[in-house]
Amino acid sequence: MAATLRDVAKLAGVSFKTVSNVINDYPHVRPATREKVERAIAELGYKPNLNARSLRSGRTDTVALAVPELNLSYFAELAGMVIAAAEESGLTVVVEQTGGDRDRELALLRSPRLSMTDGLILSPLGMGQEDADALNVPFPLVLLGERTFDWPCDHVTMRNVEAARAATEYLLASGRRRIAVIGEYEGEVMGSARLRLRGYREALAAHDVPYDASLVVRATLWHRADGARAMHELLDRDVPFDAVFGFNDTMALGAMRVLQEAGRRVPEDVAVIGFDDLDEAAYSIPSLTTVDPGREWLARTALETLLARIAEVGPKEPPRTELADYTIVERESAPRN
Amino acid sequence: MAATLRDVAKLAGVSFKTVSNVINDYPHVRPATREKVERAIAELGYKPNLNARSLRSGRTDTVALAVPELNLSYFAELAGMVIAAAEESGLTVVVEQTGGDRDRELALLRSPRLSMTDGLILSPLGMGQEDADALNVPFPLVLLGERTFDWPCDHVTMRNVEAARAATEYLLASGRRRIAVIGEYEGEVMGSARLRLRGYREALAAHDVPYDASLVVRATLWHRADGARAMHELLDRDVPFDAVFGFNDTMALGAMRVLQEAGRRVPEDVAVIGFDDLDEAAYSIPSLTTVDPGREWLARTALETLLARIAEVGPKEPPRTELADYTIVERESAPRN
DNA sequence: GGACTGATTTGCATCGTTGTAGAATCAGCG
DNA sequence: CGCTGATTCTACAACGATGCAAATCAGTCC
Repeated sequence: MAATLRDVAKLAGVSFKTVSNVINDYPHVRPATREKVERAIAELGYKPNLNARSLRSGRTDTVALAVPELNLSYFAELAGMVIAAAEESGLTVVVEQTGGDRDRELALLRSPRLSMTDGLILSPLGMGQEDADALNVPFPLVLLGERTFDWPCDHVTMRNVEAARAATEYLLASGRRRIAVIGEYEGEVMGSARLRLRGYREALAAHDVPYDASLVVRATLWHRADGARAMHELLDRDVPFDAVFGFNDTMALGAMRVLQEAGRRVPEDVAVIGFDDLDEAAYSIPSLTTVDPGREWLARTALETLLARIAEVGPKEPPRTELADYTIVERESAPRN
Repeated sequence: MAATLRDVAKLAGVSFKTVSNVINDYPHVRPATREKVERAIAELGYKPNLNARSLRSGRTDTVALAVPELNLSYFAELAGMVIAAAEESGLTVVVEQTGGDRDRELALLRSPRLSMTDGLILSPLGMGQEDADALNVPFPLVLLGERTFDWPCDHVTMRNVEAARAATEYLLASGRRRIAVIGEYEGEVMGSARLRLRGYREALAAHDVPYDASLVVRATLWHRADGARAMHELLDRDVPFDAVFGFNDTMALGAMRVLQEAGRRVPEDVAVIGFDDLDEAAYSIPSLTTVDPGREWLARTALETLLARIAEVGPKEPPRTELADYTIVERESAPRN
């Protein structure tokens, strides 16, 4: 069995409460006592039982992070950033995968597993505005990555509409007029797909380019294979297009692959722009022009916001919305002109 | 405050222990009582405090998973698989990143954070045989992904040597003779780099192809950029080569990118083979021939082995070694002939 | 020397749960 | 109607830590 406070106390010849005081840096401990206790701790290899500490103190120093799946590089990289930031604050992170499924997201919000954590950072995909009530939870909760409205919790998100509009305008500025879109998803109400589509349409409207629904291809999970499938579908439709806006990099890369197989040159025949600025976007052939939605900032800010909420005492502040700045990263798949 | 057993008990008009009995499916509870209690539970939205339960029972139903970083797709996908498998067993997973750093790996093994978990699955990169003692820990521990020898804990691993040998022989069989290698790393003693290099050399030896150190390029972290950098270095050396074996897919993809920039055609001038069978290997241009080391099996088996160890009572079984089967996935970057 | 003061140390209750053991209840039976 | 043995429920003591308040200690001052 692992050593406890009492074992250490016995060895050091003090009360177990004194050992606790030493561990918690209680100021009034005589140096000699402290040293004696520390020696005993070292000798027994004592480590505090964090479960017991949590039970007593109410703090677990653990947060939960729920993403659709780690299979998606965007979420994997995001999770990595959140975990790294948490580590800096001495926090542990439990990672949950929801599959982007509404029911699993809702189930997670009600799960007793969260009683092991101080709060949750949730990247919702399946939930819609009608689920706002479910977000009224008795623990700190931060939504990460979705722009929403009257939701009763903090959210840290990106400028989906503006960034998508900027991406589209970037393509328009380089002379493209038939811009296909991959990743539309009518199932969701206010998620990224809808918002990015809105940005796309705003850009078209601002430049008097007609919106053509036959250029819009649906994709739900935003995997690489979904991008490939969507591009096949687009090619099958046999409508002309000179650019593609993938709602994430992963799909854009899958689509680019299919485009090239079909003999279209990128960017000469078709310019391709993605969204996310994944690591690998810089290394594809051609490298992928994309939107950096400010991921690092998102990860850090989500954690900071959650920690602030956890530390909060007294009456609760109203929910906050934090918006990251985006930038367009120009690479080969869509040169500026 | 969240409801406790006592609150439920008061509402239901029974002792709090009876509520506990209901929750734990203790058989001798009258149906009427059970129903009364269940109604009270529902009314109060009672959820058990898992910390208290863990303190009392000694089980946390949480396991820790430590990987170098989620930034590396291989580990992200592996982590996703482990988490999904754990979810099926009702377990929560804490994810830690070690950066592949020996000190951080060792620190983790000594961390009190693990007292919140029932056991650890560790993907070590930095540790060497000299750290075997550190693996003698008082909790269930499974090493994932490294082939090691007399280490005092279970390990679930891949056939690094055989698979690397098979990959090399695949290239040899297709007529290549000057096969470069990316990812050698002399710093590690018995990790994947060394083992894959051994497989490579065995294959060369078996086919009377001389080993040429100038074809071997070092890379430590196995990121995409490391692969790109290694390929630049190789090109700078100005030695002839007709194939490249990347010790992981990520580097192979980074290297392939640089190769193509440099005007070498893949596979005509240079065949490329990777290792891991990442999702994206199927979608690069050209698609990447690679070795599937049996990842899904590795993830599931690592978890199963850990769970078996956790469930173990009485004297401990000797450490087990589980070996996954590999397969070579033929794609465009290195056709069979 | 004894009261007073502030610095150290300690004891006890408590967090919310489960295990053990025993008490209360009940049906069946002589 | 009391006895018996099974069923059902309850009381109490942990698990290992922390917070509070009280106890002890070492000096200081009169």
